[in-house]
Amino acid sequence: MAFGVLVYRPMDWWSLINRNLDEVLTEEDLRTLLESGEPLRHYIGFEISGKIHLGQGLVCMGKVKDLVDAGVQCMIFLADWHTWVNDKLGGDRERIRKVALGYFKEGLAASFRCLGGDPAKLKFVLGTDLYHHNDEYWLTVLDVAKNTSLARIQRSITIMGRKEGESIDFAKLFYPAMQVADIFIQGVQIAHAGIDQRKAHVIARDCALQLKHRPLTNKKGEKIKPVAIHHPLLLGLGKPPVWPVPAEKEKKQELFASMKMSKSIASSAIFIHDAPDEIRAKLKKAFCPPDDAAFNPVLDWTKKLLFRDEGSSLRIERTAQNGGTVAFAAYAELEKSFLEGKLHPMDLKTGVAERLIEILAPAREAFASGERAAMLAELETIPTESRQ
RNA sequence: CCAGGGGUACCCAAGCGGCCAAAGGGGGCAGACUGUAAAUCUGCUGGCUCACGCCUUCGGGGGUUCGAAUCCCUCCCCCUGGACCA
Repeated sequence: MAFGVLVYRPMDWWSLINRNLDEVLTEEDLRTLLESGEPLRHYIGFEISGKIHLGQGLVCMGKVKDLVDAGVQCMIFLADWHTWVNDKLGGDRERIRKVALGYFKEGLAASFRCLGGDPAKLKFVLGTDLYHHNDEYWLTVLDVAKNTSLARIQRSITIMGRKEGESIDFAKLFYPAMQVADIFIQGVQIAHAGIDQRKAHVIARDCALQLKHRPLTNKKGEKIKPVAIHHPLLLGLGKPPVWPVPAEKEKKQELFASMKMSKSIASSAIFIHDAPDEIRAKLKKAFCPPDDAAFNPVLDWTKKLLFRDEGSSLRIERTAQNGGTVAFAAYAELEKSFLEGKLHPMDLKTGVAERLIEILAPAREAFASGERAAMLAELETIPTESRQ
C-alpha cells in the first residue's frame, strides 16, 4: 500500500511502528515524537557480513516496511567501516565496500520487495560516504566516548557478536561509540535494530542529553533522546544448546541469544535467495518438538514470518489420510492445533516451507541470473571472518 | 623489548624420535528407530583407491637423523605479566 501523500494519523502510526517488536525505548518518547508532527527519520545499520538471512531480509526489513508505510523516512546504513573493524569479509575494505553497494544493497532491496515494499522509498547510506571529509563524525564519536565508560564499552561488545571478556584488539572498542555516533550524525529520531543491539542504543539514550557537538534536538531546539525500537531475533533451526530450556527468565534471555539464527551455521539459517529444495531440506531437518511452543523454531518462524500481518493465513496441504488440507487464519489457532497434536510437525514444516518459497520468490528471481547472481557467486568465495 | 605459556585435522584437545593419518570429545554426514526434528543405537568423517597401497598434513622456512607432530635453528602469530615512556 503506497502513501503518495503523507497522512498524519498518529494512532495508525503508533500501531504500525509498535507492532511485532520486542521493545520500544521508550513508548512515552515514541508517543511524544509521533505527536510532535515533525518529519521522522529512521535508521537501521547492517554489517556487511555475508549472505542475507531471513532475520535480516524479512524481520528487519519487515519493520522497515511498517515505518515506510507510516510515512517515516527510512535509512538503511551499510556499515562498511564497522564490518572492517569487526574482521568480517576478510578484512579488505575495498572488497567490503563493493559488497555493501552491490550484493548487500541489492539483497535488502529484493527483500523489501518480498514484503511488498518499494525499494525506491529507502535511502541507502554507505559508512564510507557518511564519514568522508566529515570531522563532525569523529568529533561525535569522541563526544560519545567522553560520556560513557570503558567498562560499559567492554560490556557492549556483544553487539558485535563477540562474547563479553573475549580478547579483542583495541579498534573494536571504537565500534560501539561509532554505532552510537551514527545515530546522532544522521539526526535520526528512531534508531532501529534487533534486540541484540540494545546495549548500543541504551548508551545512545544515556549520553544523548550530554552531547555537545551533534545532539539530537526537537523543533524547539531542545536535546532529546533517540527512540530505540528492537525487533525480535529469529530462532536458529537447530536444537538449542541447552535442552530442555531452563525456566528462569534471565537464563532464557541469555540462551535465546545463543539460539538465534546464525549465518555461520548454515543449517540454522535460510537465506533470502535459497532454492526451494534447500528451503524444504533445511526445514525438514529443523528441530521441532511437538509439545513445545516456546522454543520451537518452526513455530517461531511461523509466528514472526508468516503471521506478521493482521489477516494473514496459512494453508497447509495434507493427504486425506493425514487429515486433509487445512487453513489457519491466526497464529494462535495454529499453535493450539499443533500443541493438541492435530497438526503434525512434518505437515507444519512443509506448509511453512511452501509459504516461504512463495514469499521469497522476488529475491530468488533477483539473484537467479545476471549481475546479481554474479555478486552472490563472488560473495561466496570470500571468507566470512578473518583477522587481517 | 623482556619473561613465561601457546600455535595439532571443521572445532576443542591428547601425543612429545619409529607402533601417528595422528587418542578422546564435539560437530558433520549416512543408516536404524519415530508420520518431523530431537533422544538412542550403528557406520563414515585428510585426498586418491573395492582393496593392498600411494600421496598431502601437526603455524612458516631451514637443519639433525635410516626415520620428526615429536630434537635443533630461525621467522611469524596469539595469550599472561613486566619493562620502556617517567
